[in-house]
Amino acid sequence: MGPVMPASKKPESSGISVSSGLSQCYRGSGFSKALQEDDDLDFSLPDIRLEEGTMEDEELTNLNWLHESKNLLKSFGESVLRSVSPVQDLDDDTPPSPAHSDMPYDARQNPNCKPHYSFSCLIFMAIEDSPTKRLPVKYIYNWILEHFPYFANAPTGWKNSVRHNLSLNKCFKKVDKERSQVRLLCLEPAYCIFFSTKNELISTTCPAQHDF
DNA sequence: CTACCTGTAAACAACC
DNA sequence: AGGTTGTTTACAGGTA
Repeated sequence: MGPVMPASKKPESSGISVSSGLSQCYRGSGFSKALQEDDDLDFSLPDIRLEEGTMEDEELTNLNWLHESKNLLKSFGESVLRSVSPVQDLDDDTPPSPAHSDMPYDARQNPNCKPHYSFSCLIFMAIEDSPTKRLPVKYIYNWILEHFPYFANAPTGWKNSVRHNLSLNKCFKKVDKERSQVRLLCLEPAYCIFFSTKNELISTTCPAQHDF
């Protein structure tokens, strides 16, 4: 897959729209095309722009674009999950998005078809889809397996890729065992999603828990 | 062509 | 001892 942060690299992009983030997130799946073609889809949110100069942290692992909307899945992800979930209601006659007509993917019909989402997107969706906005690694595995049966029969290397992404991408923050135990009622470290702004770690999903 | 992102593999350490 | 998790490095391929 190609670069995913072209907008942030452009000197004229002092702010980044949500749609740009989404288009980057789902570039490979054709969502960017959908966003461009489907005028009925409006994912733009007001006042979600980064201050000029906040993109200083342009590391290879910078995935700030994933978090320009704090409720990414709420605003659009539910339809995304519904479109890819094997547990999708069979009676759901919602017309497929243009993205699907362009690059169809149905986890139920094509369980052996590799999803066109990057591992970063898969991890992000898994964590965002959890009630506590954080998940232990094994639950991230399970979420991916549940929603993308392809990985059930895929070589085990995909788990390595998941762990690789969790370690490499700074926006995935590991919560230590004690805290995850207290707050998540689980006995293992969990990951939540962070993005950095001016060297500050800010949780977009659990603002009351900045003290990790 | 270059820079960058992504996927994959592998090695290694720590832990259970 | 073996499996899992976490980190790091390296490389190939694709895209702007």
